[in-house]
Amino acid sequence: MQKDKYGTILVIDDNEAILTALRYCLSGTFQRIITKSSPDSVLTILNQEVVNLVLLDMNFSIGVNTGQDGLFWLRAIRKHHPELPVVLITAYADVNLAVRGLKSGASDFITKPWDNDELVRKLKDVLDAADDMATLDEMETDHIRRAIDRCHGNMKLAAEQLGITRQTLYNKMKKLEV
Amino acid sequence: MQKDKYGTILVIDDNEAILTALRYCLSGTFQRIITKSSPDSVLTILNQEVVNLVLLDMNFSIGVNTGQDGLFWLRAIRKHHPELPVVLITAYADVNLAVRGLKSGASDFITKPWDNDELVRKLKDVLDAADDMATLDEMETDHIRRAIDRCHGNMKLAAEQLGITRQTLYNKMKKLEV
DNA sequence: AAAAAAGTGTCCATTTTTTAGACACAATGC
DNA sequence: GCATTGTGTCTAAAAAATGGACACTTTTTT
Repeated sequence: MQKDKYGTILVIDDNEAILTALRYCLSGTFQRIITKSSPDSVLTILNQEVVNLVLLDMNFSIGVNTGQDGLFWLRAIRKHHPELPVVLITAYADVNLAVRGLKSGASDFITKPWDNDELVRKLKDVLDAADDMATLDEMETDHIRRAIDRCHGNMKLAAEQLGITRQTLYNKMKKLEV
Repeated sequence: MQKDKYGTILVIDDNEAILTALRYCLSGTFQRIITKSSPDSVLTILNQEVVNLVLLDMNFSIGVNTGQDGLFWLRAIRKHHPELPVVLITAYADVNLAVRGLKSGASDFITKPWDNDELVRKLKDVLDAADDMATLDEMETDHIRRAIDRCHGNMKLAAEQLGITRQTLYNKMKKLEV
């Protein structure tokens, strides 16, 4: 199911022209667009405003384009708001950087120049995915299944690693039909 | 803490020379190395053997290098063994492909030609990370925190989405010190 | 600004789940 | 072949979850 409007997006890029272009490109999709040319105040903003998605450029130090800045701020954001999706965007496309970004918790990785339609589609996908909030039981089932798999069927070990008794593990497996 | 030996690795690549090179490169790190030149039988193998890590090439159709084959098999493996780490490796480095691979559940994305030391280090990292099995309570705490964050503090909504009563949510928050 | 709606924090008694410990009986390892 | 480790099931006691209630506060609507 697609939504009409996708809430508030925070866009951070040190290039004003790009901020303008993004604002225009995203205006049809988001109810509210906050743009920032520096990531310094991002944590303050996130504590003051209700933001649903962050679109974060990766390079803010002139002449440096390793993406370290972006990774730093990505991690800072995700540390304080683990559920807030962050999409990275950079002109210096690099497989290694993309891998590190995603492993650090980014929801997607966009390269400049971007295609407007594709960008909007990706952002929508991210927000649609973020909406699926699994129930505690579903989460539990999943985790239990993984634990048993990881222990190659050794129930005692699995229960130990899960921090519950073996009997409780049997109970849950019956109840959750694992 | 580092382990001495890292169990069994399954390596899948259609180039025999690469398999030989990888076998040599990984022999010091893994107790057992299974090599396959085709991914067709991978699910059968995984049901028969205890495998701790899969290193999967992304292109198996001659002349086609979109990585679709790799993504297909990655998804097949992860569908049946969600806890088994899969590392992708490809000669056709492409940011988009890396993103899709990681979003499909790959643990890392290596480009050919690879650096032996770096490859071994990355594979070790993946296995060390896979070893951290969170306890059920830790998992729960995490999920609860996220739910509350996502509901911007609305406890009733958070409890609903978690599939528990509001009182139980309060209980858990007290017990888990959320 | 008043009324309606939604959310909060805390209580209760009842039902359900988890726990530690025990048991006889497979597997597995050396 | 014996020792260790794991399995599945059973208790009784402790702990947690449930639906429902309550007076109160905040938010939304009109």
